[in-house]
Amino acid sequence: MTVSKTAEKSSEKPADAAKGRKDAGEPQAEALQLGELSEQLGYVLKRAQLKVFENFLRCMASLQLTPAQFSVLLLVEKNPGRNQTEIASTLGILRPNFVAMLDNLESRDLCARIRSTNDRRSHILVLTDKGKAVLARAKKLVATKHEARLNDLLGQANREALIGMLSKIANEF
Amino acid sequence: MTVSKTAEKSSEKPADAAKGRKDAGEPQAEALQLGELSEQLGYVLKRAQLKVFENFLRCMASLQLTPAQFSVLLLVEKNPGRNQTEIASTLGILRPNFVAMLDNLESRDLCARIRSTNDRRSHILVLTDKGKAVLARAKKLVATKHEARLNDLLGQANREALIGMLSKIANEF
DNA sequence: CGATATTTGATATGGTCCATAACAATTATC
DNA sequence: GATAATTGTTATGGACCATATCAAATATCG
Repeated sequence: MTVSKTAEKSSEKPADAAKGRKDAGEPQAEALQLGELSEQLGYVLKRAQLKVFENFLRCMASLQLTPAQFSVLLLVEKNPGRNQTEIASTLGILRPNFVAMLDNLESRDLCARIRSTNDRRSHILVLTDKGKAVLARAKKLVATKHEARLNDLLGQANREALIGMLSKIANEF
Repeated sequence: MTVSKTAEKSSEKPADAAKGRKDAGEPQAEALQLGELSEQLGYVLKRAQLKVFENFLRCMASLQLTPAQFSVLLLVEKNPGRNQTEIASTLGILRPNFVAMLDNLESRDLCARIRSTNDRRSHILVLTDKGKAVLARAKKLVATKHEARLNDLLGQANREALIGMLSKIANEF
């Protein structure tokens, strides 16, 4: 747990608190022992998640999409005509916090709120043409720059196994 | 991404936004399609991480230890005599944010800051006797209630493979 | 029908965590 | 011995999360 987020600038680079050298000249305090920490599920899970998000943001820099925004666009595309409550709750976002998020996407003309004719309380969500185009580009970036990197690192089979196990944890733990 | 934290109370239970029934009587809008989202590494990683932390907190309720606090105690035990900067940076915690965390642990008499005689700027960190005792109990709880659950869910071999892959991501991604 | 309850989107607000700047005390460097 | 660097700390702002509350619209039920 307890790892930084951005890591774009100085931050802290956990694993090598005492620089990444092997045995340079200066005395230099030796590295700390992680011990049982490196076997702790939560610890390594959090670390991995931060790294993945960080990489995601880098890949998406040109489109300025966060993981959360990307997930909203994906879900709206797959389920057009749903209202805010449905989209938000499916993603585990609380309705109050979803408002500002939609304000952002809508101000960038990526999606739109449409007053429902059936139930004039609710806002139907749809992707704009620009939203569809941006999402298409985002998908390509994710596939070629982000997910592909996992394959390089773990191999196709392991990558699928990993996703499967994480899904199981997310759903059944 | 974008999933809640506590999940103790109402929150949002992502997967079943429309309740967990199969096909009850009422019309009831059908569930949303996750689509490609369920294959997104970041999405499933974040989901899993939240679930694991949530479970960790439940297991530790009697000791009132968060994942971050647990990691600090583990690291201080394994590396006694180190100062705040060393412990914090190894965990990826920024020094300013580590102060309040230590204030908490110290006020509960779990660890202590000792002014170093070599360098009177730095505070050497050590576990108190109570801290050692609490950490020992915490380890048992984690092993029997937390990590054991992963074995039940994935099996020993898969659990180890998972930790290995996550470590690889955390270190090499 | 009409009173009451529920739902939807929204606002306000507080908590937690993360990040940066700046400071005093101490130590290192030159 | 003057200057720079380090350590712990404070102050502060941002991002994200959670709760209470509201008005408008709808549902429910007597």
